[in-house]
Amino acid sequence: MIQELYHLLKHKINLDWWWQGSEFEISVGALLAPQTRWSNVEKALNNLKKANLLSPEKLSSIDETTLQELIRPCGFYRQKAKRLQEFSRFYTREWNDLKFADLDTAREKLLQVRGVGKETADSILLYAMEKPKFVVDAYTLKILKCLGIDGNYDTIQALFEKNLPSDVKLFKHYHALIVEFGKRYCNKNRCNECEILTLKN
DNA sequence: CCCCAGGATTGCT
DNA sequence: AGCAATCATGGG
Repeated sequence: MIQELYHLLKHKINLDWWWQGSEFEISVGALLAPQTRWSNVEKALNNLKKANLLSPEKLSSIDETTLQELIRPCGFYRQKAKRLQEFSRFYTREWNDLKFADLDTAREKLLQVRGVGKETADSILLYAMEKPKFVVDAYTLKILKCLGIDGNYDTIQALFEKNLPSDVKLFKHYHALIVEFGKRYCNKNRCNECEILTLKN
């Protein structure tokens, strides 16, 4: 079922983009992304790039109000400014050790940073650190619910990881496909395409 | 004008 | 343990 969904989406969706940049840049994107459109995250990232501030050293030392203004277009800019600075200090302190730590330890460390919840932590693990952790998001839960499988973040994540080979590239591609599919076809109120998915099984 | 986006935290029950 | 309120800008 999990495998079949992958091949179904792979046929239906073609991706033109997905998370690129340095490890730090990808992490910053993950911290800015919650509950905001990616186009707005890009505006914030571009502001930081143009100001030449997209490094852990500069972000941790920059004035908080200045940082707020730069990332304003992505929303929640007050909390996100604080989170970026705390994460930047965390990054300088622990990133290198984290890359050699085992996956569960690295995840625990990331979750201790304020503003880093499960999805953000797993996004950083998978896309920035290239560790085999499957990222679950709202669309994942919604699509599986349409297919008759109800669950929360942890149970659904376990389901994917149990039914897939532990392959970073596959995890990245699958999650990206889910998000692209969700953006197009899953809304709060209606979910027309999920009927098509069920028919195929 | 209304709804919501690639969530996380806090506080209440 | 699960639920609601809160955060805030920009797009459809």
